[in-house]
Amino acid sequence: MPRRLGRKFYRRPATQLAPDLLGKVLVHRTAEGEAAGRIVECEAYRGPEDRAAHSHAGRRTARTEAMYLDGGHAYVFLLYGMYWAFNVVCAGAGAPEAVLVRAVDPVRGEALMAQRRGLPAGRRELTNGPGKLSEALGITKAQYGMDLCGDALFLEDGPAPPRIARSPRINVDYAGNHARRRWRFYEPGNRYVSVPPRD
DNA sequence: GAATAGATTGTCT
DNA sequence: GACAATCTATTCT
Repeated sequence: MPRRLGRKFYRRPATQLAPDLLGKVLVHRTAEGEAAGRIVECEAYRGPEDRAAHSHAGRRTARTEAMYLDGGHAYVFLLYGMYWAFNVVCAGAGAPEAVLVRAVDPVRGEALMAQRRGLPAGRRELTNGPGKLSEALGITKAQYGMDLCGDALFLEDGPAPPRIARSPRINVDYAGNHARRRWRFYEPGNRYVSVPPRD
């Protein structure tokens, strides 16, 4: 049985945790069954000094509150009015850092994912983007602030990728200098990575 | 394969 | 009232 990751794993800065999340398996158990996928792409969002982060300048509102939780919680937010994005909150309580999971590679429950997405199994489009993987795994606002050290939503240890690549983050051009920081990490060559390697 | 437009709503100015 | 850490269908080549 793979090891379930504990609190300590998450209590690190986002830029340090993000590359380590690659290869780990995100598991969501619901009444419908279990769905799980290996993380192959993610992005680090740092605290107050990161212009691209929702917690920029220490902003603390009902929406961003979960970013201030202790490491190992879920930060879920609505994107473009219709998609949910899942983040792993990291660092310690009061430090608003998180890692956005951008793509996973299905390992268990692919049939359930396909059903939720309304697509045939085996398609890249099942989980190759933040909104897509959230839908496939059944993640919505109901999982907002959920403890990742619980029994419903958690991470398992998994095989580390052979190689890790990094690039600037996606769609944060508004963030000035910080838009250029290479805080996106991915497994090169994996077919579920949302934007093919360039950089 | 690449480029484009349209969908749709919570949150903040 | 503007805009967002996006996705899909459509229209090209």
